[in-house]
Amino acid sequence: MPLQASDLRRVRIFQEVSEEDLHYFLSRSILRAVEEGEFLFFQGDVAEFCYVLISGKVKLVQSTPTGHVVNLRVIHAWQVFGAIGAIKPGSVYPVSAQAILPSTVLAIRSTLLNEAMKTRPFLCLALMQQIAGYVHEIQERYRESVTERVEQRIARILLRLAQQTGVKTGAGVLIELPFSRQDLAEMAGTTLFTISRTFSRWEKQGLVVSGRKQVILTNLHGIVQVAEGILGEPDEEQ
Amino acid sequence: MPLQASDLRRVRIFQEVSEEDLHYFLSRSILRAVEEGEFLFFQGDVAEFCYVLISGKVKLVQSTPTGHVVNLRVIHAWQVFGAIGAIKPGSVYPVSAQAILPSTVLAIRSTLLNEAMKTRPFLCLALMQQIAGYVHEIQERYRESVTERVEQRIARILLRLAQQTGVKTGAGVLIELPFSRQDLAEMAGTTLFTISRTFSRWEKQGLVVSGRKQVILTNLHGIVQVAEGILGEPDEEQ
DNA sequence: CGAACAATTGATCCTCATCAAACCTTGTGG
DNA sequence: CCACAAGGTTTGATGAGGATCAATTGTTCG
Repeated sequence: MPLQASDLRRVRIFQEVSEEDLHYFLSRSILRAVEEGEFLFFQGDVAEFCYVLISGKVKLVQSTPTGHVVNLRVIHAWQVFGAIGAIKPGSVYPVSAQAILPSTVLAIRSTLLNEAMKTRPFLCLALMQQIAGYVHEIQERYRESVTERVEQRIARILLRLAQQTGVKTGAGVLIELPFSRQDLAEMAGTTLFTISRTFSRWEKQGLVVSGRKQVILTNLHGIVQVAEGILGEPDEEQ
Repeated sequence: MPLQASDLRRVRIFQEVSEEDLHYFLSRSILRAVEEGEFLFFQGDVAEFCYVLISGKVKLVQSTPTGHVVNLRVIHAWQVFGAIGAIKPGSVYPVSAQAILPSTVLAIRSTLLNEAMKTRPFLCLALMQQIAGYVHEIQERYRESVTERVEQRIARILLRLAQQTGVKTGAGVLIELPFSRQDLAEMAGTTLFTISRTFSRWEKQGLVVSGRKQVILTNLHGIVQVAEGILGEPDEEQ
């Protein structure tokens, strides 16, 4: 089915926009399908477009010269990403965007949004609020990466994912994104080996059931305790 | 001397504001002096004011329940900080602000700025650009904290400081802020011991001259190489 | 069924935090 | 002017947490 203007109401920054503006944006934007693994843009590219994710999942990553990859954010449906060009025309994306599922996106020309914001303060404020929320999250993650041990950070990542896309099942909260150990490692700032080991341990403790590319949190409260550092090192067990 | 409206032109987000707006802001704001070590606000406080630093230096830090302190940012004169309340009325500061020198600040009521932005898109856009720049920096630091070793991160911190407040002298670039080893450790996400050790090593290698609460970068190029990971571990030297 | 990929597990090593102790400044009061 | 205190700094010894590498074991798909 084609994308309706009314669908765009699900996008937070478009909630207060006029009906005709909505049509305006929609008529001038490009609906684009991307395959799993495909990149929408690379860090360093000029930010000609900003995007609304319509369906699927996208991750924002940074990669270093040495080959390390850091996952900064996972984008869910109806979220905006890559808006840096709309904020400051001519700037470049600070991250790369890669689809982790077959996805569709609405590509809005940055200049279009930028112009629109110049005469629609509420649009501008709405985007700023989004960014502020993101600042908050990345600050937290920075602090965690510096002060907390890996185990805690993994727990926090799981909790965030559960909150964002968790599905309650009989056995617990299921995180059903296609996240390999590698993906999780990139989110927590560790290696897939450590993720694997940690999951093995947690599985013995009855905190999670981990399968291929999915995880079920069977004891949410326990995970929270790990995240808080209360359930630290299980010196002796069994 | 009293603060002139024209002085506020040095604040980036006020560059394009009308003269009368400037007077409006100034007349309704409070000029406040704080001593070294004094806090302007704590994380978790309701963000009733946002601030412009007029003179001195302020640091933004987060502290954890376990007592770890993370330094997120150092504020220099004419920079805005604590603007979260202007973006979203009623929200709380995500960080604490502490003066690291005797300072004076202009406290602007958040609601005042928020209202102003609703009718002055350029003001809104200017603030958003500031925030975007900050997002960029914190993302970089996050990536660094996850992928790079301490030595590199310390080098990067020094380079940032040099760029922000470095003074060229005969011997090299002087960073003259009153930064103890503890402060630097909080910025780089390490301990004062490691900072001390690193400086000792660098001093032997002729990269820096470190004194009490100050550093001179005598070989900027060398520091850059360390930051890039090129000048890694000097296995054998001499 | 085999190929390709994901996950596990073990052995090893290295970086860095931690704790303890000594050392060096700067300022204060006799 | 010296003595002493207080805070910043250095250095050493030690250990723990994870990264790294290699080898093995599932799992999915053509």
